[in-house]
Amino acid sequence: MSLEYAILSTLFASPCSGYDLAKQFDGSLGFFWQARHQQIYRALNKLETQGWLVAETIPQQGKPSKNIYALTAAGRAELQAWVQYPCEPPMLKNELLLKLFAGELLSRDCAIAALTRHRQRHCDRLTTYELIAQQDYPDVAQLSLAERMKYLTLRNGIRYERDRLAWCEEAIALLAATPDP
Amino acid sequence: MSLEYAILSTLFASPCSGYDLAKQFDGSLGFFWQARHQQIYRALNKLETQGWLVAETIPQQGKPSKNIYALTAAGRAELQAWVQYPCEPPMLKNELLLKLFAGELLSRDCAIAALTRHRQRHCDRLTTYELIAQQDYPDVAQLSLAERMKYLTLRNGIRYERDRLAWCEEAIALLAATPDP
DNA sequence: CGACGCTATGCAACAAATTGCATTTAACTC
DNA sequence: GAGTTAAATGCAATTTGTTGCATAGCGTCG
Repeated sequence: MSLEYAILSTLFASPCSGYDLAKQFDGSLGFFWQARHQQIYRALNKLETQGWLVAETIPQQGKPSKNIYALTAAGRAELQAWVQYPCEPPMLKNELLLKLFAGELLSRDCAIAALTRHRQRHCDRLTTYELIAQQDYPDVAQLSLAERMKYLTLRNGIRYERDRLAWCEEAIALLAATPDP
Repeated sequence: MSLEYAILSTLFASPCSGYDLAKQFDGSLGFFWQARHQQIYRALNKLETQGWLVAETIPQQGKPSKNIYALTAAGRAELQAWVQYPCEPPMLKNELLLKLFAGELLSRDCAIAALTRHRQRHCDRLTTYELIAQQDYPDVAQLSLAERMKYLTLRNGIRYERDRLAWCEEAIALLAATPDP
């Protein structure tokens, strides 16, 4: 369900094509919701059939013509209802934890190598997020309510990556400090 | 794919039935990988066809007979290869963040109510995890390597929930402190 | 006694997501 | 001149996950 609403909410901000949407999902939207273009085009068709958005076909020279989608009143109402509807925090699915849980089959070196890789990924993501925070939100006190909400999604990412980073380091230290049996 | 390996790894620890596996997924395994019984039985059939595990049917009086599954040598080898194979940290999918990102459509009260709910959920989970830590891992220094790896999955959960909790509180505070426009 | 929960399995339908492939034309690079 | 990237769309097949249902006997609680 959420994919549909992610699309509606992006189109609410400004009407655009499936291709543009895909780029949004590659960018900041993708930090907390991912989708590839195949999924997006399929969802757009469904949403159009439901009457929550309308398409306007714009012919272009050279390139294939594009469909610009915009919310209808019904779509807007639907989105409005959805944002207010209570939701639950998601459950995690984490492959690395699954591997650590297997325990007996994993060597110390192998585990530390995997943790180091993860550490690096989180570090990279954190750098990205912090750069965005610096550029887009230099002064939090000046932000409007809606802007603060958007800022909080970024804060979420920053906290999350920092915490993952710290866990990786804690984990590496704990495994490294294990006395040889 | 990971579901299959989660099953293999549980069966590696000790052979059991589909029903028992489902209970594992309801318990601590479920903290980082979820599956319901329908999915588990489907996967078990697939894994048996692939020759990674064998079933032994045990008739029981009163209850339906159960199939006890155990790893084959091939299954064990497969699992061993998998734990060593590098993996990436998962991407988040978070509905609440999607709603905050919609921003303009969400009222302050509504956002704070949602955040408060989330705060409560994370608080509950944290309590559960900390209880398990206390009971099952009273003395970390005494743990073997494999035990430490399992312990780290719990530490991951504890850190995670604490951090989510802190974010919720930070978010509530930031929204509450927004001056009326 | 009847309702419910537990043990134990599984099918069928559906929804969500991934993977692979395919088209068209311009612009750029090697 | 050949190959790649980018814009722009989409189908088909498969995998993964959810929802709903069905069976069947035993124990327990009110």
